[in-house]
Amino acid sequence: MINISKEDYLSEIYKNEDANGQIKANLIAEKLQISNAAVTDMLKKLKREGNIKYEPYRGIELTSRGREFAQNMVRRHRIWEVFLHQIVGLPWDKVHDEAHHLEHSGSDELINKMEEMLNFPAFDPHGDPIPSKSGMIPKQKKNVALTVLKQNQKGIVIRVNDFDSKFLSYLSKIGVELNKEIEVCEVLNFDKSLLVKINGKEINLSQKISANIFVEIKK
Amino acid sequence: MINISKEDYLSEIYKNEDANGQIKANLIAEKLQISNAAVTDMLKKLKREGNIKYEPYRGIELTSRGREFAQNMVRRHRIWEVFLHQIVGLPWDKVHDEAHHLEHSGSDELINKMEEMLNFPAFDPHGDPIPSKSGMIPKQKKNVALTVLKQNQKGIVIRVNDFDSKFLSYLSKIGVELNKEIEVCEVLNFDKSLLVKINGKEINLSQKISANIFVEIKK
DNA sequence: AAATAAGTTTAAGCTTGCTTAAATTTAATT
DNA sequence: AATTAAATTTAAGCAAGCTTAAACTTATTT
Repeated sequence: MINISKEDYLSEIYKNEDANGQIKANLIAEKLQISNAAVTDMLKKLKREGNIKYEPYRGIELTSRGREFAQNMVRRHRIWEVFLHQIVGLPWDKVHDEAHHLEHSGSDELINKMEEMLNFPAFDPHGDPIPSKSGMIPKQKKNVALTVLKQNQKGIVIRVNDFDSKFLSYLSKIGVELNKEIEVCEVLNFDKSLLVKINGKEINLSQKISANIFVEIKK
Repeated sequence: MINISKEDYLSEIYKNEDANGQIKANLIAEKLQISNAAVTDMLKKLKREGNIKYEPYRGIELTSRGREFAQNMVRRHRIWEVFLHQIVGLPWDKVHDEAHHLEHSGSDELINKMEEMLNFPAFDPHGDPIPSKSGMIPKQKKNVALTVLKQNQKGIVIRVNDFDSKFLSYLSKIGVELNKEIEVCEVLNFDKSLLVKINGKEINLSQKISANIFVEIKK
């Protein structure tokens, strides 16, 4: 019934739905790197099976059944991430890709056992919340992209986007990690890049980099 | 090129080849629970890709390339088993099924890291040898099926077959585990069952059970 | 050696998940 | 409101991995 492919569709919908819980077919296609036509095909199947609400040319949204399923996939992914990071000792920038494969294998019982072993972590190594077995989602601290900060403001890293391992390994290299303090020394209007201080060292971050780092603004 | 399906075919061939390194197509079909016709199809592909030697109606055998690949799959499976058992604390009878799914995910680097963490185990929780990264296979102690023992002989459990989780959980329940001593008290000719002593307790084992337990005969 | 049985392959067809190209619908712009 | 652009769907087709049924080879038995 549900297979790897559908698991990917459903979690991608879940992760990319907008504020109203809606998502465009195009976006799914882009995220999954497949054609729009393939997405249309699959949407019909997902609808038929009661996982999404969907009318041709109209918006797409998860049913409660689909949401529950997708959320469990995200949960599985993130528990694998924490496990690989903390228990196996895999570096920050490697866990996402490994977890992306592992999330489709291993029973829910295994996931629960790992979660218990990890003492029920609330966030994964990139700061994303881990839904509980019962479907509760830990509340994150209020945070904004680093680009939002003005000169001389300081922030604590709450979350980073995890879709590119090169990006993550670069962050590791320059010392960015969760809960680390970053101070914005200067905003360069020329290219919107930032001169920031991390671990006492000044570094220039491109706009693209800083847009993917989320911090709690320090008063 | 290689996918889950082919991974299953190759490791099944590897695990079931006979003394001459040959295997029958029928046996593959039976082990994978698919039709003979499907096997023929796949054999052609595996041949085309240089993983097996195969001529229609003739025997099937792994090429060195196919063997290397298959052996690595077995390695992956068994390292997952040890890991799940020792690190995650999964019981004996659960690790095989979980590992069967996990063996297809996770990079070789992850497997190597887990192996290192486990201090390079030589055998999996059922006593099967774990091929090393370089392809060496640990030598097992000489062993025979429990059915081979005569009255009053004792054996040390070296290996058990792992294809049925019910069988394994039954073994756990009656106290059979690796390195455990089993004494044959009586051989019942009526049904070839054995009356054995484990942990000081006498238990009757059917022929089918004892044929799947392998022991080193104690002098 | 012929007949039978066992094992294997071929043939035809199905489903899944994808593709490209064309058609259609909806949204945005003038 | 008509036109254009963007998004989506339909249509036709492909590869993979399976199915059943029929045909064929090889091995075994008489």
